[in-house]
Amino acid sequence: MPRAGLSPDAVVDAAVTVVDEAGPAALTLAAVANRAGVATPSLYKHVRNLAEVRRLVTVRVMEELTDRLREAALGRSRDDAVRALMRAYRAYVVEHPARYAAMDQRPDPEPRAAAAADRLLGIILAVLRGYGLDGEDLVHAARSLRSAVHGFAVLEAAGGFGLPEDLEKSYGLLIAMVTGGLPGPTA
Amino acid sequence: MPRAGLSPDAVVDAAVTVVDEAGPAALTLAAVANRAGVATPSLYKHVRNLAEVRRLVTVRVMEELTDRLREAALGRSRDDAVRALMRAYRAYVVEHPARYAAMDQRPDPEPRAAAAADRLLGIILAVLRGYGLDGEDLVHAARSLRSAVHGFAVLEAAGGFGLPEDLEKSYGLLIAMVTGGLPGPTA
DNA sequence: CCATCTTTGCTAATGTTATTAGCTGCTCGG
DNA sequence: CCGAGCAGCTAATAACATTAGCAAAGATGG
Repeated sequence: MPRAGLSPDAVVDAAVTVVDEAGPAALTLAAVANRAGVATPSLYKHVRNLAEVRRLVTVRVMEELTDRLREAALGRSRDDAVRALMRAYRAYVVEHPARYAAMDQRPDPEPRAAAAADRLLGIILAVLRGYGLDGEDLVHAARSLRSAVHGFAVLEAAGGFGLPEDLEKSYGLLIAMVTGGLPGPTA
Repeated sequence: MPRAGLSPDAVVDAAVTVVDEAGPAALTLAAVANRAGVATPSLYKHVRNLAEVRRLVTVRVMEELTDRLREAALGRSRDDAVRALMRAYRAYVVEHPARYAAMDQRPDPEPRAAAAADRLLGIILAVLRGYGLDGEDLVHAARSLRSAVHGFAVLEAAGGFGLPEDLEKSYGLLIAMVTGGLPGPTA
């Protein structure tokens, strides 16, 4: 039998495709194996188990998101940077709602996962430091920003907002709330 | 054999207990049946399937949350009401993190579920109408409030915030962001 | 108080999935 | 060209959801 030339990355590729096409609940090893053109047990040569596939998908999403946010924030600062960050975040979620929903928010002690989460958080912290925030205030600001952005993302990705109109405007208000609550130029 | 005297409500009670004790992922019919002191297939006399159990748990959580929010907002208005609402929301999540995480945000066409979601949303809308908001502005404000509150709730319930200190203060900042973005007394 | 009818709970059986064990034949380094 | 290791396979086990069909508990009507 010709080898399929699988690799951990290829398994994650297949997993992400399954999620995109059929939603996070459809992420089973059977579905991934099928997508990869391989029998289910063969996956175990490349990943430890289903939990690891989920973890790797989360890492993948975090990395993609990190790249988008880094690019969006580049060359901007303060409210301008926050706006760009928040819009880039939502743009990613709108493009890949299922993928975002498949991301596990639970802190994962596994090194790769922890590092990916740190890098993602790092972008947010860097932007917020542009307001002169540090120490405890920086933590509070980062948590608030994450909450707003993630809350909207989860609700939108889950179709939790009844009326599909003006989501753009709703998000604009949320952005204004966040920037309005961060230290102003006079503070 | 003596009958167990089960009922749909009793099944949901068992399901909620399972979730509280072992997390949303542990919500299986086997676990619920075990908790209820009954064989797994017996549950099908009271609920259609696992999906319905999940739906009923969601409805239960929404109802509990609705009661809390209604009570919190009673006799208050504007920023005072929003603060009370947001604090009551978080208090519930802190008390029952797994239960909150088990709640499905996906809009459910099933009448009971839709009604529960409507009642919950109704409280938020009522509070926001106190700002003189209506029509489209009301929708934007409600979405922003929901995003903030739900985002913080999800992250906290999932243990997504690294440092467990000052969560109270972080939430205070988020509350300030929300109230600051709603029409002020002069608007 | 008995006969019956409905309902509730049970056991048995099927299908899906995750996971492990053990086999076989590519494929590459020597 | 050859052996070692690795990738993929089939077979087997266990947990779970779900369905079918049986049996007894409890209500109901005479």
